[in-house]
Amino acid sequence: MRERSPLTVPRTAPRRCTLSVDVALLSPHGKGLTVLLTRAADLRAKERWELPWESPRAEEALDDCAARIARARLGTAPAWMEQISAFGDRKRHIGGAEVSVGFVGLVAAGVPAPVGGDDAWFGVDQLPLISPRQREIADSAVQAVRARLDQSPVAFRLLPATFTLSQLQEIYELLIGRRLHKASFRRALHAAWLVEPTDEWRSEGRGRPAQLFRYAPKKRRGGRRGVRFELLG
Amino acid sequence: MRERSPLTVPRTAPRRCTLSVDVALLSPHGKGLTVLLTRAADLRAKERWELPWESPRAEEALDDCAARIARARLGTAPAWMEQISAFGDRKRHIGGAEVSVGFVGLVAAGVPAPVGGDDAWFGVDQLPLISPRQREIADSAVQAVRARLDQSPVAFRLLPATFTLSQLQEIYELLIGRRLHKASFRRALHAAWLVEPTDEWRSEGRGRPAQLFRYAPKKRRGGRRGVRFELLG
DNA sequence: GACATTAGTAACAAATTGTGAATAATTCGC
DNA sequence: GCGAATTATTCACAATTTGTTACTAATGTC
Repeated sequence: MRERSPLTVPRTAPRRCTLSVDVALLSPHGKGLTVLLTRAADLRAKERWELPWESPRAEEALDDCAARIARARLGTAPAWMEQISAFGDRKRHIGGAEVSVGFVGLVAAGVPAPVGGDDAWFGVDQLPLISPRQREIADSAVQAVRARLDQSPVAFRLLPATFTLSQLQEIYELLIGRRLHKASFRRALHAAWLVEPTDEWRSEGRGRPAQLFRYAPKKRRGGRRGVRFELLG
Repeated sequence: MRERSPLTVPRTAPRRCTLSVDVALLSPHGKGLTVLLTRAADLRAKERWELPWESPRAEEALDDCAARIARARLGTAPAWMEQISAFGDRKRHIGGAEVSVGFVGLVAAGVPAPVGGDDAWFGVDQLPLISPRQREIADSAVQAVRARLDQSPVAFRLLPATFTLSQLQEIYELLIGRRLHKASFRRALHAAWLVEPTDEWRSEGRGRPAQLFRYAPKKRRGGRRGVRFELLG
């Protein structure tokens, strides 16, 4: 039936490749983002630090594997996590994996990594030496968050159930990596029907008290467009 | 030094997993998109058709593997190709791969699949039965193209070096999946400095001849925003 | 009470987008 | 040749969105 080139391997049995799942956990710290690194387990490796990684177990889904890796470091699930992509160029992975599937997770500020003293948060612009493959994953992680930011309510996951609009704006500024204009930000937020006010107010030291809001997305009326927070000057 | 849970496998050797690279080749046909399927090689499989797939060879990068798979079907490289993501949920893959890395490729209209008679183009809304994993990849492929459309000059790859603006608009409409307004489309195109006119004109049967343009992106002046073709009504 | 500080809004200019219609250059039918 | 049909290109203007400044409000500090 099928004419098959003699060079083509029959495709009934996929080859086995060494596979890792690597997780870049990002967390706000001050005005910037930090990423969680762990002391390298392989003492022969040139690098002293690595992104947390494991191989998926038999029958384990990639998402579940990433969640397990994150939980092992944090003791709890990250506020949000998503796959970045598969990395299978020839860049070296610290564990020698031929292919690595990268994930980004977001962790609310101030959650310390509780497991042992081998984990530390590094500013995304001040990473120590890590293997080239993991470096690429870490860099892609920040871009991935920014790309998803106006599609999915990522930012709200980093805040408590009720929050002030200033807090929300700070989170967005941190994730996008630049300042936003207050009036525009609020107008866009209002237009997108993402939040609703509660009747509580919080006063934090000086200045006028701020109203607390909660995340309460309304169904998009008439298929209106989403809000592109990235563009708000 | 490191306290290690007895449950944790030492992470110096990633496990081997069965891995496939699956390619969804998309091509315009009439007013819609079609995807290339191949007759299933595994005659025991429930499905008669499959997306072209292979396993990466030793040392082969994922991108290169995808390119090889595409070339084997088309005889030539697709106009554009990009990774979608890794698929490693428990959905069944026709080859039984634990993890599949999906790619989308775009192929100019009218390029037939030259290798044998075992390949066929199916409308993306009229796919025959394929394995659940591949079905997910095929569906993601269309979304991936749409998502990249206003970031990267995908559409130009499906046209010859010079083209009319009506041709270009048709491609965009096809990829986005809905009609665009003529004047808005041209205005946005102009604002983005993506094309420049040649001094040639083409008359195709009836109607006024159209000026030919070429793809000639100018450097973005002052960091202007890209054009969101998806939004043009 | 004057003032610094933070929150929330109003108002208006500037830019972008949505839309219909005018104008241009061709072929086709007669 | 002439008018209708067809396709291309541009214009014009309304509607909406965005950028910005400034104003009002409520609080703590001195």
